Parts: sequence; structure tokens; C-alpha cells
Amino acid sequence: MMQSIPTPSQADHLKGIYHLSQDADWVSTNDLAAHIQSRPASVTGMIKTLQLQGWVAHRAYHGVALTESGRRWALELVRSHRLWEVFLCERLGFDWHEVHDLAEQLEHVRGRELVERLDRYLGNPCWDPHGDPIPSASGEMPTRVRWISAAELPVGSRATVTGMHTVHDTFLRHLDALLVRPGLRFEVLNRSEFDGSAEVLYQDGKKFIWSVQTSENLYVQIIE
Amino acid sequence: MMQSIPTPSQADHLKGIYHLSQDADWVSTNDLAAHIQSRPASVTGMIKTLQLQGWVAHRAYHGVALTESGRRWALELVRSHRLWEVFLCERLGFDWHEVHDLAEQLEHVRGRELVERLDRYLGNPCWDPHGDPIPSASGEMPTRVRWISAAELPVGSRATVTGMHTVHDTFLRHLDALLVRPGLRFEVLNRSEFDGSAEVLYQDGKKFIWSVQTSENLYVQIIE
DNA sequence: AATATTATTTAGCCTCGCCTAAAATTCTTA
DNA sequence: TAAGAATTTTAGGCGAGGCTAAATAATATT
Repeated sequence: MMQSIPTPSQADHLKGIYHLSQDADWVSTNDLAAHIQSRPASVTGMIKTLQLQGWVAHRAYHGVALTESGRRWALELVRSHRLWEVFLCERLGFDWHEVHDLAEQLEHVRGRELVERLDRYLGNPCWDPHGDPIPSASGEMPTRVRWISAAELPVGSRATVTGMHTVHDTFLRHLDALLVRPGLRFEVLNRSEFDGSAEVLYQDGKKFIWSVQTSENLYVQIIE
Repeated sequence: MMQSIPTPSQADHLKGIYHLSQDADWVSTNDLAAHIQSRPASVTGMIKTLQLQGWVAHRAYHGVALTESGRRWALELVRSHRLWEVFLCERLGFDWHEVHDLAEQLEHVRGRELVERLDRYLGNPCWDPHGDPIPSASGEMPTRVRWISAAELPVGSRATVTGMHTVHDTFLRHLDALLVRPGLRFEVLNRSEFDGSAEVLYQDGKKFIWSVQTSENLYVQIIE
């Protein structure tokens, strides 16, 4: 029962738990279901399987957390996913916001050597096209200055987009419409007291309104 | 019911029917089951589904054949499979006999544009690393001099290995042990009356014995 | 032509992953 | 602190895709 490898569905759950674990120690059934587009009852069922495999610890009615071996699997999946995204963008010429779904499928391809060879072929990249870090084969994340969301920026400050929190297709398309992409430099001109939306001036002179949901999901680095 | 896309399992069946169709007009349940490592009863079940989708025609107790739309799917799968094999060998540096299982997974990744971009990226190759033809996007096969199996060669003739019939892992490993690969030049020194095995001299001076099963699965081109 | 052999299909069962509805538990708030 | 609200788990069911064993049809043999 130990030693097995996660099925695609199990992998999706592990990866979801991994991502949500960055906000809280114990991940709730509801949040996980929302994150992977499933239902709470289905998640509970899968968690039982994952627990039998030794990949998660489950405190009934309280939440789920990855064990050390679960974390290793999750990191391997994240690594595979992000390397494929680099391949799709840099080699095949896809746009950075088109690649998530394809990488979601490619990350499940299993075979000794595949990911390591891909990594070497791509030049051992540290960041994916969305600006997210790619863990090394041994599971270490490249370090970077602390994540700040655009919603935390004071009015008047200038910053660069370095990454984004969610990678759902709708969000990526939304950003595309706003002409937002990693590397964009901008200034916060104003923020509404009413709904938190921010008026933003891009370096090229264009002005856009970012909703509070948009700002919260954008990571930035302040320009001094 | 029409217009849908085959699941991985359905795709495997379609591809199997396609390959076996090269030997006979109607493919038998038993042969297909053996070819895709399944059971006759399971194949019958899947054939019913494929028939509902309009991808195969089934004459009960007589066999199954692809419809035009089934053939299109099969060719698309073959194309995707062989392009990924080229990628794995030429870009990632895998050996030609290691890539079949990985390509078997990669071929199922679906997404608009993916295969076309991969094709362009690889330089629109016509032949995969096993020497098999890669169909074009519109489903045409590159043409080549007629396939001849090594078992048809008269004693004394010299030839080059251009491809192989089966791509089962055991066969590929067997060939590896015999140092056989596409491009190998050799001469048939002798053929046993008893079991059909052939004594073969390679260009580099090495001598091997090829069983009749080995010879039958090797395609060659005669050197005048 | 009748029977034995082989191939194929049907019948019935299983697991996995998903669902909804109902029950159980925890959290919130009056 | 007790009732109501929200969350989570359990119970029960479904479809896809696989299996074995039994029944049926086709083929080969005498």
C-alpha cells in the first residue's frame, strides 16, 4: 500500500492541499473542493484514500495536512507543472496565459528521467512564465523577496508585477484584458474607499481600474 | 453523441484497430485484445461505445473496422505519438527504444494547437525514431519504398534496417541486445531450414543470429 | 452432416472517482 | 449556554471501464 504513485485525481488533491497550505496549517474540505472544482463529499472520500497511502494527515471536522511524503509528491507535481509551462511558452511559443490547462495534463505524465531531462533541456529555470518559483529536484524553492499583493500597496507607490496567486483560466483572461503580465511596471494613483478598487497607471501611459479581487491576486515588488 | 473526443481508453482501442487494419480489413476482437493488453470481453464492450460514437463499424462475430471519422482520430493519435517520440529522442536525448511508453501517455494530452506547434518546433519531421512515418495534419502518410521484412531477404543479400513492426518494450529491448537499430547495415549469411533463424553479419563485422520472429518484425531496404 | 474446437458476446461483478441528500459535528451568536 | 448556522462526514447511487465465467456463433474435423 505504501510505495505507490498517485493517480491523476489523487495528484490534483495533493497539489491543492499543498497550495492551500501556504495560507493555513490545516486545509478545510470546503476550500479544497472549491479549489479543485469538486465537492466537499468527494474530497472527504479522496482524503481517506490519501491517508491510507500515508500522504496526508486528517483530523475529522478540522482539516487535512500533507505528511512529509505527501509534500514531496506535491512538490514534484508543482515542479513538473511549471517546467512544462516554461516549455510551452519558451519553446512552443504559447502565450503565458494559455498554458495552464495543458501543463495540468502534462504534469501527470510519469516516467523515470522525463522531468529531469526536461529541466536540463530548458536550462534549469527557477521561475515559470507566471513568475512562480520552480522547486528543484530535491524539493527546494528558489528564494525571493517576500510576496506582496497589489492590494497592500499604498496609494502613490510604484511596483512591478512578479507573479499571481490564482491561475484559473478566467483570472488569466481577465488579466490579459487588463494588459497585465509579469514584468509590468505601474503606479497606484488612487484607491476607492467604497470597494477597494484601484486606479492604476502603467508605464506606457495607459490607465486601468483594478478591482480589489484583482489586486489581491497579483504579487508585486515595490520599486524604490 | 457525435462531436465528442475519445477518452484515453477509447483512443487506445482506435489506434489498435488502425494498426491491425494494415494486415486485414476486419480486425478480430481477440487480436485487438492481445494488441492493447486487454481481454476480448472488455474489447467487445468498448467497441459498442465506439460504434455509438460513429468511430467504428462492427459486424458481430466478424470483426471491427474504422469509419472515416475513426480513421481520422487514429491518424491524429499516431501523429501525436510519433511527434512526441521525435521530441523525446532528438530534444531530450532519450534512446529510441525508451520512448514508447512516455509517448503513449503524451499522445493523450489534448489542446488546440499543441500538436501543430510541436510539429513546427521539431521541423515537420516525416519519420519517427523507429523509422515509422508521421502522418501530416491532414492525415497523409509520407510515401516510401515498399516495406520488406528481414524474413523475406534471400541468403546473401545486404540490406539496411528502416523500421520495425511491433514496438513492444520486450521487442525493443531484444533488439537493443542484438545491437539492432534503424540504419544498421547487414548481410544475411545463412538461414536455418529448421527454424528459419538467420545468421547475420553486421557492417562492423559482428555476427548475430536473428530468430524468425525477430526477422519478421524488422523492416529493411535492400542495398543493390 | 454432425460434432468438436475456437472465437465472440452476454451476464454479472468489481473498483474508482464522482455525485446528492441526510446525518453529525463544530462554530456563532443571542 | 443553548439554538441556529455553517461545515464536514456518512450513506447510498451512478457511470466508465475493467474482469471472469457462461452462453452462443462460426469454423474445422471426421
